[in-house]
Amino acid sequence: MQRLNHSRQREAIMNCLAHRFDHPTADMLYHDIQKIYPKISLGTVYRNLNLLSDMGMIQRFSTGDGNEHYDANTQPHYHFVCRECGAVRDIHVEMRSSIISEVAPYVDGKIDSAATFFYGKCGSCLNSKEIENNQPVSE
Amino acid sequence: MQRLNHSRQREAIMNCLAHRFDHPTADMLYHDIQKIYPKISLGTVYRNLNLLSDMGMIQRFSTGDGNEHYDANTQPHYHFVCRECGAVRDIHVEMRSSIISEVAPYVDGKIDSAATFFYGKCGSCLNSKEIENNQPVSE
DNA sequence: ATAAAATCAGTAATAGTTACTGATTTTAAA
DNA sequence: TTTAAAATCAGTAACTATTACTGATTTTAT
Repeated sequence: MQRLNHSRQREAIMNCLAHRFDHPTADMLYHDIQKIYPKISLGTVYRNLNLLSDMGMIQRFSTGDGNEHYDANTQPHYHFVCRECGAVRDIHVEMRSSIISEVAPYVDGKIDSAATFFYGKCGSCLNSKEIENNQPVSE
Repeated sequence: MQRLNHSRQREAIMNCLAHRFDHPTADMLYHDIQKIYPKISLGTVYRNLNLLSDMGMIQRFSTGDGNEHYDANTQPHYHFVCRECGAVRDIHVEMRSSIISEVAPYVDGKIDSAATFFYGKCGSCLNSKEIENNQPVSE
């Protein structure tokens, strides 16, 4: 691996990500960082997000919507994904950390991490559906 | 939703998927099915895989390698993903089925499924690394 | 200060997936 | 068993997320 210099852009990316908890995509972060560095390139955002996740400074994962999502919280934790609006939220509950050692005997190989995703419909989507159903439908 | 006609191609896709346990991508299945239907289109494979997973006949998931993977086994079960070679394997162990009800109280919304992935290095990748290290390195 | 290495913005290329089109297959009813 | 509407197909173009490339700029170590 090559030497890692400091870069204002990478710092801004890290900073932006650390202050949001919606597990944004590269493109979402790109729009955010443009407010600080209007000339930043999307490629720069991708390159640095990959660098940071390779170094273990951030987490990268995909929820099945076709995009990579990023999270500054590297502590293992559960995620809830709304199938309707695509939102990704942290679940604030203790993870069963023993799961890896419990499952390890059944795997031909060495496990070094685990990720659990819960899928469903988030509160606000449930709510807007309810409203929709109580409203008279035009046409 | 529209009416669903029978189609030889869809049947072949379903059949192919049901007989392999490596959680193939659309492209992998495409090459498989070409042996039976040499003129089948990749678009047809994608369209039918999406149809089947929308109907709940198969499972679709992404492991973080940028591709969607498919599985004819719709029973919830753990997956192990090798970070080195990308292989996806079933883990043959009883799943903690209570996990959804355990976590539900901490989620603003309704959970209807959960997926857990274990990441690491598979047996054969561990093995080939070992061999590599015991071999004199040229240049 | 300076020079090598890292990083950048901008852009082109890649790859997975979806959408479109006119031809073919399937279904249900005559 | 015809027949016509709907579904599906193959082939191809379009779309989108991501990566790779390039010459200019920034960072670092001397």
